[in-house]
Amino acid sequence: MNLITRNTDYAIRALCYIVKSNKDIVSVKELVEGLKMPRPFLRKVLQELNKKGILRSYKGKNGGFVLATRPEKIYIGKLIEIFQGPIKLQEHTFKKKICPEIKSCVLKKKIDVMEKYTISRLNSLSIASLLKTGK
Amino acid sequence: MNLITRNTDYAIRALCYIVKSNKDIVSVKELVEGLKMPRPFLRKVLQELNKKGILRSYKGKNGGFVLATRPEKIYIGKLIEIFQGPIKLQEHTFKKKICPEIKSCVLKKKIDVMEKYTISRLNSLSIASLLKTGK
DNA sequence: CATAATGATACTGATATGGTATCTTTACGA
DNA sequence: TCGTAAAGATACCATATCAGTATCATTATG
Repeated sequence: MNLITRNTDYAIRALCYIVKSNKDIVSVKELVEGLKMPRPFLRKVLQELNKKGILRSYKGKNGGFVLATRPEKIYIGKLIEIFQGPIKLQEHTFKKKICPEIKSCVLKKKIDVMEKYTISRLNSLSIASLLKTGK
Repeated sequence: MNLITRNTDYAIRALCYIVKSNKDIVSVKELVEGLKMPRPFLRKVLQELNKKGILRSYKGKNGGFVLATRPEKIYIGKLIEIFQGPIKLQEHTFKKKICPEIKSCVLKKKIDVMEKYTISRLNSLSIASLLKTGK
């Protein structure tokens, strides 16, 4: 099981790189070189971050990406949502096969508790705090 | 994301059913009728529970399955492990692509905390407690 | 206006999950 | 003792998701 998939992970790393670079604008080219990740995949990730207002993109020559949100306000939980949809530890809600047993409801409740805990932790963890602690 | 996959879920429901049935021995036939799940899949699940010592199987006419472990000692965490392998919220450890950034390590540590919490909760939740609370 | 950048989108391959099919083995009971 | 009803073992298939590629359109700079 993976709470964080590859594209979310790339997004996090790219954002950290951009923050640390202290540049006006960062191109995909530079990110690929600096982070050693597959270019087309990273491009998709960055495009998505642009659409969602985390980054701002500039087209054309000398174009690239700029942070559109302060790093203290970019939460890992938010990034996971962008790339993986709402955070949840159980998909039961969507499945037709709903267990009619009492037991299932109890289990669901128990997992809900873990889920809430996990979500609240992820939603209070920002890009900035990752960088700060790492220093 | 799903902490609990279908086969684990079936296992939990089957075990609950067996406990509640209060019978000497329960056949797949009865379980299929009682729980409305696909027979061949359920059989695989039960076979696995037998191999792992959670159930004891009896072959031949009037055969079936019997609990081999007390319901207070059957933990959801254990069942997840049987059907899905070690519980983890990140697979990083196995992937070649290890992020050399400090950031990644910090993130990993943060997720480790959530992981430990989740595991400890799952390992203290038993079939018996599911049934008890449900009453 | 050529070029270097991003935007958009369709496609591919690998893996995991959920489920089926089939054949073998075992033991009860008429 | 032998037919049958049970579980054991195993190989197979369908689908979804994840990871990644390829390609063409658009835009802005110099």
